[in-house]
Amino acid sequence: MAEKSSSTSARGAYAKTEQLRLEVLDTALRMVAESGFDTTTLQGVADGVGRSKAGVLHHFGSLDNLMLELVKHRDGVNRQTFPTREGAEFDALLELIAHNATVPGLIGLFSVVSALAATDTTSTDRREYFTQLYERNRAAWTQRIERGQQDGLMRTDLEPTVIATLIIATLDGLQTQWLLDSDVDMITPLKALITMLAPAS
Amino acid sequence: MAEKSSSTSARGAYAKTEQLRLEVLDTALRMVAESGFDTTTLQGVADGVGRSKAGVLHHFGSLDNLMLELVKHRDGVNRQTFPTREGAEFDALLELIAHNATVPGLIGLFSVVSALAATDTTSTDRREYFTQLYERNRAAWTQRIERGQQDGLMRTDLEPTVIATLIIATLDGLQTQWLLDSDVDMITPLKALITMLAPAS
Amino acid sequence: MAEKSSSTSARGAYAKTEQLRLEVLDTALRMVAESGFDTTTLQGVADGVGRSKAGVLHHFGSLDNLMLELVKHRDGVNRQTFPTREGAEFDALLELIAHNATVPGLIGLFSVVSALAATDTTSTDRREYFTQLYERNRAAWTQRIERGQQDGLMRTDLEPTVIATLIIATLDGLQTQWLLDSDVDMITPLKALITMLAPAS
Amino acid sequence: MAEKSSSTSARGAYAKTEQLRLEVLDTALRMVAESGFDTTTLQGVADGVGRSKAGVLHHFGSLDNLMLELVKHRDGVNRQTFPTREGAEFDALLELIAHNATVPGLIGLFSVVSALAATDTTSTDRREYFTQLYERNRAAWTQRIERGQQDGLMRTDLEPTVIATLIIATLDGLQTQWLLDSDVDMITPLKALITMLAPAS
DNA sequence: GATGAATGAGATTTCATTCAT
DNA sequence: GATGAATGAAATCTCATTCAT
Repeated sequence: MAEKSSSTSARGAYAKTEQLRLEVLDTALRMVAESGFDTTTLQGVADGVGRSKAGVLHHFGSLDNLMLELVKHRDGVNRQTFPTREGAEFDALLELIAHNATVPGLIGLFSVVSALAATDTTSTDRREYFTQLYERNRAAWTQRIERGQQDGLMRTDLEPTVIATLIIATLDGLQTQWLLDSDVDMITPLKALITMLAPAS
Repeated sequence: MAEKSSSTSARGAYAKTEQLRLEVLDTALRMVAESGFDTTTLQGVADGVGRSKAGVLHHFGSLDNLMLELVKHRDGVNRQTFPTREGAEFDALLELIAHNATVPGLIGLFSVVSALAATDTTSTDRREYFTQLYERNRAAWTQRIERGQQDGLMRTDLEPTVIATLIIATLDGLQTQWLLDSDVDMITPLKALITMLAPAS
Repeated sequence: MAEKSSSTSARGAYAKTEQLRLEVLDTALRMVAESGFDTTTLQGVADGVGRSKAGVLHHFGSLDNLMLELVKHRDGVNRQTFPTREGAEFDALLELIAHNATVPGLIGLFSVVSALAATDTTSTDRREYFTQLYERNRAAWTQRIERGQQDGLMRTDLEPTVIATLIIATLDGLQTQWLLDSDVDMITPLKALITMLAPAS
Repeated sequence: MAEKSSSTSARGAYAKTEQLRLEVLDTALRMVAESGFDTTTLQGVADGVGRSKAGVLHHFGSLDNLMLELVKHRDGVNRQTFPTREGAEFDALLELIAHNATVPGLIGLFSVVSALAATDTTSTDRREYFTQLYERNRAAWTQRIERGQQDGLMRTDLEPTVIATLIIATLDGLQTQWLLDSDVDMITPLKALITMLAPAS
């Protein structure tokens, strides 16, 4: 129950369900990537997997939730593909952002869903997920920064939390600009930030 | 003719039109701020200004466009309220972000509309507006950075464009985090960035 | 399956559907009768049955079609209530027209919808229904006239088809006049026609 | 003032107005004839005469009224073209119906507008026009029948008013059938009626 | 008189979601 | 689990009409 879709639970009917879930997520992602978030409809997704709308909703509850699940799912995949490497966090960061640049649809989806979540005054589900996701990310980066400062790899005149917040903000902000104009280079500014974070002398 | 709604063009029917446009924008903004982007409906806005849906659409074409116009409008207002002050750009920046922290609805609207624009593969209007907005902003900041470097107020080991991109990214990214959790402090990280941009010695 | 709504097919969801359809038709008819064809709106009908406009449209496709269905439905009802009685066709005819005089709304609806259908050069549905309805009616009356002539109950110097066309025309025309002025007597002229159709001597 | 458009008032601006009115009526009739009553829009008519919608309305008040004026206008034209010829009324009638068969658009328009008028419970204008038109027609035919009976040209066992009503009803009814199916012959049934109206001999 | 802008009324389409099978 | 039917919410479009110039 900890993780719904991971590991080994591939027996009988469950396998089929899981397979359908993945198929739906794949299809939805492709559609968002190809034609945008707005134009991706439940009917379209249902058609794409050869099921009825009700069939899809049976597994995801609502379209909004499907989109959220999609974000969660890809987050899980990313986490596995780009595990944090102690002492080489910045390299991992650059790799992640280079990877992201190959999946604009996904980045776009993330930015829309998180923006919608952030402005959503009612439904807590969506909002809470993102709030906690960012909290976790900030905590994780704060830890890394602390270690970096202790190891003399990073300037020490700034609070670790502050730097963590800054790094995450930069990441998001660069992707926003890149989504609007893929000519915008994300790597160089990110490297610039890393440079500035190096110890003083 | 340069500016549609500014200054003196308030004759006859146009005066009323302009007044209605502003009223609609105000109402829509209030609603987005109060209940979120998703839950703001055309009917609601129309009711809010005591007009029919068609009446509102006559002036804005579509709800999506109304939202875009709202963003544009507030951008214009902001530009007037926080004019760039030569040599004190960073102060103006801090003021702007402090001001933004008082209007979460507006920031949220901006982030949703720009995210939707960025993922919208069809309709060019919306997308183009944001692409150009960011382009202009980058160009403006690039100039300021250049001047700052020439005046010895800023480190010179990084390209002005790169710094410009970085500053804008940071701004956007900080707001994203703040929208999700208003406890997140935007000022300190921004100051940290400014600190790091100071000349080496 | 021969008839959609008759007899026994009242299982599950379909029972409800059929009931709603009838409720809508009833409501629409009442409205047309009370305030005329022009002023009967989809919203009004929807409100009348406590449903949304879309709910009503789901069952009828369009308001125009609802009106057509209404005409069809009443035609079916009439056919059952006033079955043709062999050898007493003229009596049945007089009864029918006497009955019609009690439901001006329905007669008015018929005349408007058929007139619109007749002038509608595009949509075939509506037009075709009326074309065939009249064709069927002419055929039925032609047969009756033939029999009447064979039985020596009717003058034989005129073609049965011609008489059939004439009878139907008279019926429609009398109703037109009566709709505009309910003082106009439909019965006497109709009886006059019947008199003239009697055998010569 | 007795007649708005007749006679000689063709001085200056009035001439222009009158010309425009006729142009509008012509255009509207052509459109109704070509694509039906439903699909004829004010915009279409305005475009057809190269004027604005408001321009057209200035002269006709409303689209409904324009249609009514069209019917009136054509009635006036017909009255001039087919004046009643004493003693040859039935010949004139046959000629009129033969003529009508060449202008289906006009007949269709008449039937729609009169049907709408008849079902219109509010606006008196339209309704009243038709009520009076039919009253006048019945009165005129009643007179003719009376004379015919006195002259021994017509059977005397039926009331003149009843026959008048019957003739007009037949005319309308035949046109209804013919509009739906132009193969329907209007002449023969009408002749049949005339035959039946002949004196017993 | 004539026009374009403003406006409302209404129909229809598009969707997501719920319900009954 | 899965589906089609039912349904409502909302956007949008089409018109006629009114208003201000």
